[in-house]
Amino acid sequence: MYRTHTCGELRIENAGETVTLAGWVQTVRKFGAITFVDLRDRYGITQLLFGEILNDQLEANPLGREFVLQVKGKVSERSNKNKNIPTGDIEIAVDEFKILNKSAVPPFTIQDDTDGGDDLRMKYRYLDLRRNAVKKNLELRYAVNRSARNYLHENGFYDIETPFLIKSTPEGARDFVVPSRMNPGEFYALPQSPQTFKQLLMVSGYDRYYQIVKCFRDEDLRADRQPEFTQIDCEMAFVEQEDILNMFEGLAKRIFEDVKGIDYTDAVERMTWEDAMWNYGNDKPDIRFEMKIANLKKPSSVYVNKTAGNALIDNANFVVFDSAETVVAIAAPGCSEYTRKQTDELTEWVKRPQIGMKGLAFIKCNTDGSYKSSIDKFYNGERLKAIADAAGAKAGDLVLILAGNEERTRKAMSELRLEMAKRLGLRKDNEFKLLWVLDFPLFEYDEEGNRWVARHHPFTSPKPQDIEVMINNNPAIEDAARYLDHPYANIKANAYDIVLNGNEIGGGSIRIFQRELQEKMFAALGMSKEEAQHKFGFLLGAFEYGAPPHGGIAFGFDRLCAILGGSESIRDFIAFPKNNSGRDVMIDAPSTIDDKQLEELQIKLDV
RNA sequence: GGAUCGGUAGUUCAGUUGGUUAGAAUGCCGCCCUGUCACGGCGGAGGUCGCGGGUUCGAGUCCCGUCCGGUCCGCCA
Repeated sequence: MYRTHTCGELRIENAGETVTLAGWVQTVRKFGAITFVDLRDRYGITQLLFGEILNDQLEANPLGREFVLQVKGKVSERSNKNKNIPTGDIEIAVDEFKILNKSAVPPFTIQDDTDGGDDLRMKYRYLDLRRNAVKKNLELRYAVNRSARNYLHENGFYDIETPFLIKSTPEGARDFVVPSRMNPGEFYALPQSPQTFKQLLMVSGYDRYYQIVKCFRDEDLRADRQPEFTQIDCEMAFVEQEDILNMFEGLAKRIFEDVKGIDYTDAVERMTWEDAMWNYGNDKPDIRFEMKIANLKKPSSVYVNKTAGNALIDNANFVVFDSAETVVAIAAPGCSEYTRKQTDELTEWVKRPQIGMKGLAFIKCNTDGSYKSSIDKFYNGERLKAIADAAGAKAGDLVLILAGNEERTRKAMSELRLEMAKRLGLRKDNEFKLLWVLDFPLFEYDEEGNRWVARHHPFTSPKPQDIEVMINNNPAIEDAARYLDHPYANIKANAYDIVLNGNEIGGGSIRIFQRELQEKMFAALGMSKEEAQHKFGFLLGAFEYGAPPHGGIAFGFDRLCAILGGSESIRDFIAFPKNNSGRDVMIDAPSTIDDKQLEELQIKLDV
């Protein structure tokens, strides 16, 4: 037995006991005849005291950082207690010690505030994982995992594994591909998600399924994207949207309760996709704060149901606003005192290439009731007031106005809204607000191919009232410029996204479960009958044998953990993540393979 | 595929219009220290300034190319 206790559990009550500990040397503090050593393991840190008697032995076998040490000694009350750590009242008066393994000097310090950069810590990930900060994240991840499993188990879900070596279907994201030695010239693909398998499980009658499962997508990465990532993947049969929403906001609430100790009793807000885009310029709005976007001009045909704003800026001979497709505003609370320098800085911010605006207009709503604006050459006080009122500005607020083409301007305003909220401290880490976004468009127009593509995926059902529209209309787009007039442009999907603090943490849909509708969908996406049969014949076949109505959802597990942990980066919550170029810099993967391996696979390289 | 920022000691960084021997902190090594816990004191070692080329009397610094890394756009059903 290497140890009787861990380095985190001994307390003053244990004083007098003889114990054996094993762990890593955190620090060595020498004081001539005595030496203090902090011994660390997963559970904590315990101070060791090496007295005069062991001095010679210690001189002969000096300890370094990260040495693996086993000690036997007596738990003693400290004369100087350390209030900062749970074991701070005691220390181990060491009688015997044994160096179980030496350590090279680590390339960075194993401390909460390490001196190592990201790159180096990735290369020595096994050392970085020793650090408290990273360990806490993995603990949180496990807590979320357990909470989800408990909830789903209690609600009758089965965890059923699905295969990783499946078939490539070039719809959607690029597949990772695995050559088959036994079937030369043929390839498996790694799943982008277990989508079709979970639907087949529904056909098989396993009406509540879940899996915490790896998914693979061979696309370019970002800080919050990994080529392999984890989903909480769920599917239910005999359900409607309402059933899914209830079940899985329950899951989210349970996770808040178990992991953060938050009793999330409020009803989860719901919003249509159109309202989200209209009011927030974004399909995953952060609703922890208001600052809704006000429209100052006649809405485009995308927002058929919206009217607001027409006359607010018209007839002023202001060419920037007159020539713009869209003019939108938000009110930044309490910012009317912004200096020239601050407003200039915001202008520069929106002019960055990532935002891409030409400029920024503003109206200061002074506390004395007057208005001061960068556009008061064109608009008198009364009109400025009308614009400010439309943006919901109060005295003391600053109205920010962007103008330009519809899509870009709304997107830019959405970014500006988030940026202002960040600057004003309105995006609090410890506040959590869930939101369902509903009624997405089923199709998106693809300019390149002049055709429809599925916004969610090709298995998503239209809203019941739109099924007729889909079946009775020809998907072909005659006039590319007027694609918005095509009946398909207005078909709504029976789909839903769950949004947490401005991040999409999950999404799903009610699925198509009838062969005819599924075939119509494949056809709408430009797939021939033969192609559909070749790629998805198994699913179409399954739908002929009594497929039940079903639907599901998948949560982005890594991102959910990151948000709950108050971090921007999902890498911090993955034990062995990959870098921006999809490389594992620790094991140096991907890498070339032997000629012999290539030969066996009958693959010739051309690089 | 594109844009942009970076690469200097083990590590994190500084380095002036191009001009002596490239600095700091931390880590590391040695000596001293019986109550530290970010211990302290004294001393020391440690550099192909990512790589290749160019301009120049002279390049860490300017130019071109290239490699690596970060961030973003495209992409991510």
